[in-house]
Amino acid sequence: MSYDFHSSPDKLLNTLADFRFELRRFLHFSEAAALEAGLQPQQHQLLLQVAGAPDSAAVTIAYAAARLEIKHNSAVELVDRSEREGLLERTADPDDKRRAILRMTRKGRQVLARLADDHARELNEMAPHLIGALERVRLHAHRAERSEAQ
Amino acid sequence: MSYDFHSSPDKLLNTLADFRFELRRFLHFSEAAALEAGLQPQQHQLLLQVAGAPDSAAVTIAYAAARLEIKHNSAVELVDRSEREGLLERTADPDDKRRAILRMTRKGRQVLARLADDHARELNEMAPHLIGALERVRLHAHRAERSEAQ
DNA sequence: CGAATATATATCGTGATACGATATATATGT
DNA sequence: ACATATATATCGTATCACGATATATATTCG
Repeated sequence: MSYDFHSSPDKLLNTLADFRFELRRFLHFSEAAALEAGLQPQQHQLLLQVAGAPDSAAVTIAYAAARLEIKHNSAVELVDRSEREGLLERTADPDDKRRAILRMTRKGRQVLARLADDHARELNEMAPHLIGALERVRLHAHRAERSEAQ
Repeated sequence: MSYDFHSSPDKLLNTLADFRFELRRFLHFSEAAALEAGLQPQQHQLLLQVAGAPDSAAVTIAYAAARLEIKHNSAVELVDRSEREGLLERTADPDDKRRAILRMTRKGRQVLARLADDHARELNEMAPHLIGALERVRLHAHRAERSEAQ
């Protein structure tokens, strides 16, 4: 039951640490960009998932919660705050009156469009680092996988 | 000064949304794994950066803050909580008595080793999705870059 | 049909965490 | 030695996610 079998635990930790560092650099950039644009970071994520949903999706509270990987009640609160600031609106779903359909306001769309451009540019630069760090993790991961498989 | 020049804003939003969804899936896995192992998610990240630091690094509060992209005082508090739970220790740096050197405890190393294995395995599965989403962003990013360059 | 159950959203109290402002101790430069 | 810089620490505040719970609407099925 030991976890000492894979060949280089120190290197795995170092590689994972580097990957998380790269990830945090991106997330920190994103959080700072959102705040600078006048949004809380989670509001930015909410708007992105609402505006970036495929046409086929019913963009409800539950949809937002699923895409943000948060609980329904957390999504309700996030929508409350965002609606209060005029970033999006709830409209009742005529087909199912339990549901609240989320729609962007003009203001929400404008703020988001600018953030999206900034993020695309930043990701264009950071992607190689992120991908590289990920691929280095995979080399170690592959070893761990094999040693664990009985 | 408009942001309407790049060729497909809707697709960019959709692509960015998918990338952030994949990212959140990984982060949610990581948070849940940490909590299940008895750590707060940020404590896990602290331990990872301490244990995964290169030998050449002086692992101080400032180092941790830099690697986690948080402010020094936030790192102090995170170390306080983690030390209280016996996951790591502060030891005074004899060369510079202002500094606190962070060292893992046996308990900290054990918990982290297990989490590292779990993460390596999970990343081995998620990496293709993350990389794919990132590369799709880059296609759009490239267009945005060109249209913005005067 | 109508009662039981399921689903979608909402409310409230709590806890973890990051931050700014500030404080203290130690180093460094002149 | 003194002024300034650096490293860590403390405190009050705000945000956010959560569990537990509540309410309204849909669905199931006896």
